Amino acid sequence: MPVKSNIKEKLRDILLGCLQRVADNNNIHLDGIDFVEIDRPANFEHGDYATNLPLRITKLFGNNPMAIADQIISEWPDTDFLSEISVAAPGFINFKLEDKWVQAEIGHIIEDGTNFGDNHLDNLEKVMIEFVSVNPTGPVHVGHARGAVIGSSLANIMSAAGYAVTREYYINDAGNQMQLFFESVLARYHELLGSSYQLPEGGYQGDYIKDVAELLHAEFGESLIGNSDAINEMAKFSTDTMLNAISEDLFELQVEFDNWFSEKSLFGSDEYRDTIGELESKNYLKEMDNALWFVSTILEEEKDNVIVKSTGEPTYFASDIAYHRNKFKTREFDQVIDIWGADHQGHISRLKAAMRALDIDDSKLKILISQMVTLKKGEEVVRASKRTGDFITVKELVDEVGADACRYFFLARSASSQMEFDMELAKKTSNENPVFYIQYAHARIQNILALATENQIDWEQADLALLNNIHELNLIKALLRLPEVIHQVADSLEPHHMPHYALELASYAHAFYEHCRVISSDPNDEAITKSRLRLIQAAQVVFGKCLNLMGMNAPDRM
RNA sequence: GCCCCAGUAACUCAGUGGAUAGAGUGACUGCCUUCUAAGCAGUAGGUCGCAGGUUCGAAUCCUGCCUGGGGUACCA
Repeated sequence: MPVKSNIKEKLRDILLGCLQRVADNNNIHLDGIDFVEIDRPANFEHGDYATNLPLRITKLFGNNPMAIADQIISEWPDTDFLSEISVAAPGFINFKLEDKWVQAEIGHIIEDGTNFGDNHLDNLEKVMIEFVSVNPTGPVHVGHARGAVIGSSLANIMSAAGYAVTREYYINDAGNQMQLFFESVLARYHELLGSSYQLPEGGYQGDYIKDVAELLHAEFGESLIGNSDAINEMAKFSTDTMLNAISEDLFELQVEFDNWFSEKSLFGSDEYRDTIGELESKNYLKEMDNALWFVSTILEEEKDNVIVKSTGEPTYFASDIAYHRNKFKTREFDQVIDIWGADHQGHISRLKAAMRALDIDDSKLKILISQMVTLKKGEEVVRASKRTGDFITVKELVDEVGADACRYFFLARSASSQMEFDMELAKKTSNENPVFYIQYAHARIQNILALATENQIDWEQADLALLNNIHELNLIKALLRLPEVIHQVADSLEPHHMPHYALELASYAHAFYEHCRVISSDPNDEAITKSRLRLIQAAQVVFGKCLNLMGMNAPDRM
């Protein structure tokens, strides 16, 4: 089993123990001790890790922070991984890692291999991450790409963090947008055959509708004209065609799913009926103006919401309640993460209210909003609208910019910030992109390892204590942070920390490369050569893992 | 009107209660006879939107305001 070294966790455990002993000595009762934070100081002179704990408990202890800090470190047990524990004004405790311990960790990284950095939780939690879930009425466009990248990387990272993750795509294959889509396809189909058919009001106009119509013609010939019996087959064919296209485009972006869940299936089974029944029996429903309403105002919502329209059709909200009830009650997920576009933001609060109505703990439903992407081509802002057919698809974006750069850019920004994506800039400066900086570090390492193998150097046994200059130690310490970053991302649901970490790691790797010659022709350097090969083998493990978690390639040469 | 998100270097963005606010790009200076210069080393660049407040300490929390985006459907 991996779990060798989450340094922060180690420090936190020891710190909590010391804190408890100090509290006992002073007859102080500790209740909430969830405020123990271990940070990495900005200034390296303050050590490798630090805590502000003494500053935060002055009131509880009725003492000044420096005195508390002294008491805490006087309780510190013997540890092999620290070389120095010191108190600094106004009340920080700073920790320096022991070089010998740091050097020896290289062996653990190599031993763990692709499992390095994985966390293992005591209880295996079932987590569903639902993302993209674009209506199968058109291709995936740029706005969706951001959620797709965030969702897929978060899934990878949470999986590494020890959760049992299911990646799901919710297919909105019911409702009137689908009807509009079918009508639009039929209109193009008739047009193709020289027959007349009215394109419906607000119908879809993109060229891809014509493509579907042509495929429809290839499949069904002219048999659909005036044949209303064939509408179901036609609908299924059109939907499947779109879903295949969506799936293929997402695959190009390195986005895949474990499960595709059909909205329609909620109506085929009893899920929808049971959901309405449960809301009914708990008195959350009322009839008004021939429609059925969810009385969310009981749950402190601003307004009530229609569940079943006066036409008798369920609203999107209705099936979404049934869908989320299915996630929690039928499939028993411990945690459900939905990744939505900013235009669905207003839906959060009422869906959570619906969960409470069904006696589901709504804190287990986490909704991440991926903010708007403004797509630019130079100075020109590209508006995306499916209905007018004027949009940049994911496919176009990936073809132009490349999946790796695309993923990196979407991933590096926090989901809650709106962002600009300038395609011309991304293309033009692609050689200077951070993504290449990271991949280049990996490629350089691979190149040295390949050369060492070619030269038949055996670096299995090496004296790691030789790795004692600043560049070597910085690099190893950076490698050892991967488990912390994985933990941080899974905990905060903020995958953007991963690319930032990767960039910092690459910076240490390049500095090492520049200052530390690995393969030397001087026979006197044999020992350090082996040690450094050992180091970069560990680095290769971490770069590979990191890029893999982000869904990016780790090229051997560039 | 109300709700959500954002405003940090010339540009794109990190940092969300701690120590001297960071990175990439762009600008400027150096560095290739040795494992890839898609690199390294350095310089310049800041009223953290504005104004109050909270405390030992605020870019970070609270209040108000300004600016930009999104939402506020018997659309999804």
